[in-house]
Amino acid sequence: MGAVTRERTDAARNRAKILAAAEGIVAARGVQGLQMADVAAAAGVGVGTLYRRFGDRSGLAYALIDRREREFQAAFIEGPPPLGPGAEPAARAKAFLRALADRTAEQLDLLLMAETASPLARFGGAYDAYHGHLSMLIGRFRPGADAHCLADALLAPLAAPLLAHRLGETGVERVKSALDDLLDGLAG
Amino acid sequence: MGAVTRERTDAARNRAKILAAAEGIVAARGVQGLQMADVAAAAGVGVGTLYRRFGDRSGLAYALIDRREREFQAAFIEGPPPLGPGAEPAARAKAFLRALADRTAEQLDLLLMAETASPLARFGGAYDAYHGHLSMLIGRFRPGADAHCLADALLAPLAAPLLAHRLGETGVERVKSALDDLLDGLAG
DNA sequence: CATTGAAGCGGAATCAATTCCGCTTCAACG
DNA sequence: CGTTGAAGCGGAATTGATTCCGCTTCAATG
Repeated sequence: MGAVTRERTDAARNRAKILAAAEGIVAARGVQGLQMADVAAAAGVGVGTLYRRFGDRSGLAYALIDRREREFQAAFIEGPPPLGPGAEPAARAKAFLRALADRTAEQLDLLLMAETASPLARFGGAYDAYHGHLSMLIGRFRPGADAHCLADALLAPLAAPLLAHRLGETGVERVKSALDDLLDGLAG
Repeated sequence: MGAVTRERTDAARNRAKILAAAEGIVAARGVQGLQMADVAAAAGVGVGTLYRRFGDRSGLAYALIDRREREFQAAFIEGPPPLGPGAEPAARAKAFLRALADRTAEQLDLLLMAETASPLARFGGAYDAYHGHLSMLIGRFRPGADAHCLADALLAPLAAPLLAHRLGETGVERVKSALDDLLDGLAG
C-alpha cells in the first residue's frame, strides 16, 4: 500500500488544460458540442492524451461534474442539519434526497450524456457515496430492513434519464414529494 | 382519420428477414455482436433498410424485445390473478413489480444495450404501458396520492442499468423484497 | 395493361469515438 | 550531471453507427 505514484507534473498540467477547454466548450456549445477531437484541439493536446487522462467521453463528463460534486458531498457528510449530522435520520434522508434531486437537475445535461455513454460507470465514485450515506441513514430509522437495496431503490428515481423525462412534463417538486411519500411509508 | 397507409408487402418481408437475422446473431454471438452491418448482410438487405425499418440500433433492440413484451402485457392486463384483474390492487401492484423484475432480468442484455444507445427511447411504448397500469393500481389503494410520480419512482429501480449492477452482487430476489417494503409502506 | 408518385432500397460516404504504437519527457538514482 | 525505465504524448488508423441520395419496386388509378 502507500506510495501511490504521484501524477507527473506535465500530466497534471494537461489534465487542467483539458478540463478548462472542456468547460469552455460546454459553456459555448452545450454538452452536445463536447467532442473529443475538439476538446483535444482546444486544449492543445492529442486525443490520445484525453483518453489517457479520462478513459473515455463519459469519464471526461464525470470529471467535469465532480467539481460541484465535492461541495455537495461535504454538505451532507459534515454540513449543518437537516442535511448534515444532528437531525433525525429520517429527516436527514428526506433532506438528502431532495437536495440530490436539485443537484441532479442542475447538471442534467452532463449527467445524461455521461450515463448514456457508459451506463454502468454511474455505479462507482459518487454513486457509492450517495448509496453509503443513504443506507446508513435507513439502517438507523428502520433497523432490520434491507437498507442496502432500499437505498438503491430510492436513488433510482433520481437517475438522469428518468428525471429528464419527468422534467419535460412536470417539475422536480413532484418527484421530491413522491420520494417523501415513500420515505414516510418506511419511517412511519 | 383512419387509413394508416399499410406497410408495403416487400417492406414487411424485409422487416421479418431482419428480425430473424438479428435474433440469430444475438443467439450466436450475444448482444454485443449485434452490429448493423452484420445484421444487414445476414438478412440480405442494405444497411439503409435497417435504418428505414427500425430507426437505429436501439430501435432494433426494442423490436426484438417487443416480442415477449406482448405476452407480458396481456398477462397483467387480462390474465388471471394475482397479476390480472380480480385481486386486490395492492396485491396486484406487488405481483406486477415482481413479474416485471423477472422479465427485465431475463432480457437484461438487450435492454441494457437499448437503453444505452438511446436512454430516452425507454419512455414510450412499453414503459407507458407499465406506468399506466401501475399508476392506475396505486390510485385505487392510495387515493389522493400522486400516483403518476409514485409509479415512476417504483419503476425506476427496475431500469436495466441498476438491475445489472445489482445482479452482479446480489440476486433479483432482494430487489423484489425492497419494492415490497416500499409498497407496504404506501398501502399499509 | 400503362402510368405514376410515394415508399422502399442498397451501399458508398460521413462522422465521431476509441485504439494503437513509435517517439518524448519526467524524475528517481547512482 | 548521465542513465534509465516508467509514464506520458500525439495523431494517424480503425471501428462501427448513421446519413445520403440516385435508382427501383409497389400498388392505386384510369
